[in-house]
This record gives sequence, C-alpha cells and structure tokens, in this order.
Amino acid sequence: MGKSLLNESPGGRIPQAQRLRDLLEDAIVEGHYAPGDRLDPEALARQYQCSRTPIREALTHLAASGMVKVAPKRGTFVARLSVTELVERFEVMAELEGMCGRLAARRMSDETLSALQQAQAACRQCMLNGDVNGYYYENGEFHRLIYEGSHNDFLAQEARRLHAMLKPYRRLQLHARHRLESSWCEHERIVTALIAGDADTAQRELRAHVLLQGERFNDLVASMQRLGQTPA
Amino acid sequence: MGKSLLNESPGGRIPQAQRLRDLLEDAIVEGHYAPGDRLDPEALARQYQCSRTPIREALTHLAASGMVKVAPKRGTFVARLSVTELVERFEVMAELEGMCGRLAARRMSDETLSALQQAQAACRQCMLNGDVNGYYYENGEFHRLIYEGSHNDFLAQEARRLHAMLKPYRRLQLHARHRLESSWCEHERIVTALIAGDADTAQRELRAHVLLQGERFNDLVASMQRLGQTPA
DNA sequence: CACCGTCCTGTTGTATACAACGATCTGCGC
DNA sequence: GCGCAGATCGTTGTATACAACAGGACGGTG
Repeated sequence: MGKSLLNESPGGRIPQAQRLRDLLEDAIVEGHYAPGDRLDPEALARQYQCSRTPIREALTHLAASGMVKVAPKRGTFVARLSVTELVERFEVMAELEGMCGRLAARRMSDETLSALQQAQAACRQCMLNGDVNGYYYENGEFHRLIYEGSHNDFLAQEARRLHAMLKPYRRLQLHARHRLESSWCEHERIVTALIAGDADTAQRELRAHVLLQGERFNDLVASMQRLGQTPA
Repeated sequence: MGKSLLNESPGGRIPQAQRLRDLLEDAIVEGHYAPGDRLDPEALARQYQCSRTPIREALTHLAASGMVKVAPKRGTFVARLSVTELVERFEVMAELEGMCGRLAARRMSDETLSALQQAQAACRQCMLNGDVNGYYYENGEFHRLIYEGSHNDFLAQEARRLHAMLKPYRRLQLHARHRLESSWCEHERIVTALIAGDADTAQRELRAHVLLQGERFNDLVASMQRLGQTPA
C-alpha cells in the first residue's frame, strides 16, 4: 500500500489530490475497501502521508462520480449501491456501450481492431485456464478498446467512468457458473460484427452483453438475499 | 463569515461550496461568463464573500463536469468547447435522450405526461409570440419531464448534467430562422409517440431532435467562421 | 421506569498562511 | 537584432487552525 512515494522528486510535480483520487478509486475498485466501509479522512491522511485537504478533494470527487457517498456530519462511505441503482446504471452502461459499438463498427482503425482481437485471444486463454482475475483484466482492455474505437473521446470518457463505477460489481458475477464462457462467446459475436462493420449488430450485441451482466447481477443478489446475506 | 439567511428548512443542509457550484454553473449557463473567460478564484472569493477554498472546490467540480477547463499555473477558464467536442457531446446527448424517450414511452406516469403536454402548450405559446427566451425555458422543462419519465434516476441525472453543459450552445441556435417552429413540430411528434407508448418512435424522434440541434449548431459555427467571427 | 433536556465529542466545512512550480518578462551576450 | 538565461511574479496546491453543526450519551426529572 505504501508504494506511492517513489514517483517523482520530493514535492511531487503531479497534483497530489488527483493522484490520491486515482489511488483511492483503484483501491475501491480492487475491493481493498468494501462497499459500506467508512473512509476516515484523518486515517487516510496518515496513511498517504499528507493532510486532510487533498484527501478531502479526492473524496468529494469520488462522491461526484458516485463511487462514495457522504453522510453529512456522519462520515464518508464507499458507495453501497442498491439493486435499483445498480440496475439503472447497467441500463445506461448498456446504452453507452452499444453506442460505442455502433460507432466503432464504422470508425475503428485497423490497429485498434487487431488489438481488440489480441485482447479477445487473451480472454480466451484466461477462460481456458479458468483464470478469472486475468479474464477480468483482459475484459477491461477489450471494452476499453471499443470505447476508443468509437472515436468519440467524450463518449469514451463517460464509458470509462461508468465502467469503473460498476467494476466491483461486475467482478462479482464473473465467478458465476459458465459466465466466462458465455461472456467470451458474446465477445466473439461482437468482434465479428465489428470486423464486418455491421453497426446495428455490434450495437445490439454489446447492449445485450452489458444488460445480461446487469441481469446476472440481479440474480446473484437475489440468491444472496435468499441465503440471508444482505448484499446492501 | 456572515450566516447565510438562505437557510432551508431545519432538515435542509447548507453546503456552501455546493451552493457556489450551482451559482457558478448557472452564471456560466446563463451567459454571465462567456466561454474563454478567466475565472479568478480571488475575485470570485471577494464577489461571493468567502475564501478561496470553497471557490476552489466549486471550480474543480465544474472542471470535472467539463464546464470549465484548467490551464495549469495559468488559470481556470470557462470551457470553450471546440466544434469536435461539441459534436461529440451532442452525439452522446442524443443517445441518452433517445433512451429516456424509449423508457418514458413505457414508464411515464399520466401526471408527468400531462405536465409534458402543458409544457408543450407553453412552448407553442412562446413560439407564436416569438418569445425565444420563454421557449428556451419551457423547452428545458419539456426535456426534463422526459428525463424524469424514464424512471431511471441515474439516467435522468446524467441527462440533466449533459443538458446543462450544452445549454449555452443550445440557446444560441434557437435564434436560427424557423428553428422554434421546427423544434416545436419535433416535440409534437415526440409527445404523440409517448402518448401512444411507441417506444421505438419516441427514441428515434428524440435522438433525431437532439442530433439536429448539434448539426444546426455546426452550421451556425461554420457560418460564423465564414464571417470571420471566432465563435467564442 | 420512561422521557426529555443538556453537554460532549466527533465530524465536516471554511479560512488563512505557506511553499513550490511555471510562465512571462527583461537584460545581457552574441 | 536575436536568442538564451535568470529573476520576478502570479498561480495553484497543500497544510494547519478554527468554527459550526449534529448525533449520541448521560443524567435529571416527572
């Protein structure tokens, strides 16, 4: 955790608060902090060896992006999204990804396309090895490449933001039975559509791909609730 | 610092920085500050009778939402979106609005629908009176109601954010010739589709409606450049 | 025993002071 | 006249100190 000081010369040329924001976001996304955990500014300040100010700035930005929630005068907590909020976000994500796909089908460069195929190949390898974490990573690359392929920087930025926000939850349901295999098959259809330049199919497949994740998660939550483990 | 007498009800909280953020956002959206204007933290602090800290927080949040841009060590400026950035945002906006329409066609409550028809009637009145500002306001209501009608709070929030970001530019092209009339006709088709619960048509019409605004703006910019007036 | 008022403590939000970085301007040398 | 180097100034980013608010606990009272 304390591996951050080896960046630049003392004093740091890169804005400290921004670095902290990324660090915290990563920590949350990677599950280092669990949803519902309290993020104590003073503790974080000690941990990252700075004052409360940049911590505060990082936290408010994370709050704005929806990754943490502030309870006024009570503390800041890692966002614990309700099922409704989650489904809503997956709905929007599906639409944005579908849009990325539609645009990418027409605009994607050959380089990006081949990189996409490489990512898909890496996904396949992880799938065959049952390497869930590896798949998780390569899956992120896969989607990121499609965002870039849309050649709409603003869209790509928004998609990345939502992707990051949903990451912790997305990761959960990759462990579902045969989810890796079906996910990879869906990817395959998407790649085919993109290669063919078939915008409608790419859009439809990508939207379905993401929506399915939302539904799968819904199932997961339902089953967890049935087991008496409150997920939220 | 003097206690603000704008205090809400006892339950209401008074986050000063957030109020400033809204105030600044309004000021920018309303054209009080022009794109490219420098926002001097100290001047703003004097103007709003507070220190640089909440101003700074407001500005960084506005920067995150894309309404202002920071030039490191040079100052913070009202975002002067390039034509490309603008077109990208309109593209995304069109998709989100279309999505709102698709969902609203199925989920919209009767109350919201009748409110929408009222807004549309008000739009018609403004159109007949040639009241561009009035139309501008009622148009905002019209779209906001559709966002709410989607019954996806997250989507509505994102749509509102983008809507606010594009407001200054959207306003410009309402002055284009016959734009009010054609805008109103497009609204009419949208309302019809929503009443009929025709999700596909609502989505298509809304997307086209917004995309058209983007294209119109593109035309406007092109003509302004032809006239030698830099568009911001 | 229950209820209510008060005090305490913990938290956030704000102000001010400070330091470091970068851009710009100026003067000197070529 | 031009280019480069150094100083100056303005800007941001960070730290610390401070104030206000709310929640909870505790004790007193009915």
